[in-house]
Amino acid sequence: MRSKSAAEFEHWFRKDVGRQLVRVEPPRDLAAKIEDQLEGKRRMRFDLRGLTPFSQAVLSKTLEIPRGQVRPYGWIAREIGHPAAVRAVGTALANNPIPYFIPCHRVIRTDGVIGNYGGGGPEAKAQILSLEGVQLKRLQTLARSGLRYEGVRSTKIFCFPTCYHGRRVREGNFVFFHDEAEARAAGYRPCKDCRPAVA
DNA sequence: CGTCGGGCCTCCT
DNA sequence: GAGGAGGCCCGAC
Repeated sequence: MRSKSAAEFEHWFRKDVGRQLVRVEPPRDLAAKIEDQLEGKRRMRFDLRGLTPFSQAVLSKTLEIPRGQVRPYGWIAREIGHPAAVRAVGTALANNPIPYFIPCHRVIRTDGVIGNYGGGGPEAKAQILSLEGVQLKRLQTLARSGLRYEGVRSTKIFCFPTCYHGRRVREGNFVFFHDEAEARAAGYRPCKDCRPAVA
């Protein structure tokens, strides 16, 4: 079930876009497009040139996070070449001109906490992630134990817990790690898709 | 657990 | 312009 109707999203979307330096195209059939976007069938195109290069990089990178998955703020920072600018990433996402469409809700804290969210608070963020299929319970359980990565015994590859490579793995075939060093020490290498660490 | 300071990009004096 | 405050954070105590 869905927390908001497409009509509600459309209203919010128009309001939000209206005060930002961002163009979205095309504006026609917006309700249908929002519907598709929510279903994961479509990826709209955005013109983000009104934003700073840093913000553009953050938002573009955020677009790469697949539906049903999450990444930490620090991952964005590292991926765009500003590994120390973690907090600035949060600032850039807080100013995300197109929430939902640029899925800043898929960026959560390294320690597993859901993190803050402008469009309705952490509760809304959690709700959206659930709709997208993220196993929040499992994520939080791991996080509470300080386990950030999951490795697959057969492949000796470690991933972020929501990486799709683990989608068919039986829970018993996972091995969990606190950090990169621990994973490597166990003979695991980082996944090339979710990139939990630099190869 | 909590708190602290580092770090860094933006925006606003 | 320079300077400071603050923000969807992070790691270490």
